[in-house]
Amino acid sequence: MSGKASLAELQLAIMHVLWDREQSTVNEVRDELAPHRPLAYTTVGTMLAKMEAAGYVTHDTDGRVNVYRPLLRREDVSRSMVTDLVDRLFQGDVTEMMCQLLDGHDVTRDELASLKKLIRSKEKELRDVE
Amino acid sequence: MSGKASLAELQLAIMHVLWDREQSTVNEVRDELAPHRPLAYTTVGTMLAKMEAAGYVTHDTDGRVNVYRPLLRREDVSRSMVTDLVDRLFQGDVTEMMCQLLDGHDVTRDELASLKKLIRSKEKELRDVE
DNA sequence: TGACGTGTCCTACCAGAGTAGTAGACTGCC
DNA sequence: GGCAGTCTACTACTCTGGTAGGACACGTCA
Repeated sequence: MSGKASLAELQLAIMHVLWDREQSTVNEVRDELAPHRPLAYTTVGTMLAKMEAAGYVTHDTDGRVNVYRPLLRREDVSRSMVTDLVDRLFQGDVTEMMCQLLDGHDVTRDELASLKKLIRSKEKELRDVE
Repeated sequence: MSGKASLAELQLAIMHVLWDREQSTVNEVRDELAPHRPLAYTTVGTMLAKMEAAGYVTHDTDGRVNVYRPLLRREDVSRSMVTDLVDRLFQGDVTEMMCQLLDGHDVTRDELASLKKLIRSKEKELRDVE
């Protein structure tokens, strides 16, 4: 049911690693994070354990190392976090959010083009439904 | 720049009250929040004090009551929080975010129309610049 | 066979958000 | 003059996220 899956900073970064690699050991996660965010091995391990307790990930044991897998789906987390922000910032008004997105950033011509395409296909979808 | 103004849940709700009313006493904020979120008077007062310490709001004293005013601008907070989420969720890819918004919500025909208008004006803007 | 490296687990600690109780100052009314 | 109500200031506590140290287990290799 969409779930109130609002992940914090580091948790989200870890999930990204897991989503990209499908599964990872603590060390793999740590290495992946290291360039932007050097962390102690134990920090990553602890976080992963907390995330497992929260039901975000699970693990199997391969020999004596833990191999973690994501339990949440990328799209679900994205959707719920985006929805959450739209609600909190714009009382659920998606158009307002779009305005903010377009006004607050340098959007290229190409991006605008692909957005138009997106909207057109969305319109088509709406038409087909009825 | 842009400031790392990422406000938490309650803080944002309080800012909304302050933005809407321009300025408010503790009691006014509390009353405004009450329907969705009944809180003790002292809770709101404490939060406002913390937010003042963080530089989000300021206050004047009217007689013996504190009248709080927002120091952050609504648009700045929106922009920085939206940017933040786009970065964290989609590595800064605004188009990806748009997809998520359009796919994850029921968008009406009218909304699509106003979005198209928005995009057109944005294109015009781009053209005018060069 | 014992030192070393690598891994997990447990524990601890700090910061910030959120929540609220209590104390003390002040106002106003009977 | 004293009591009730209102307001601020201070204090405290709980949760969660983030960070990491230390103890302990185990495989390996000189």
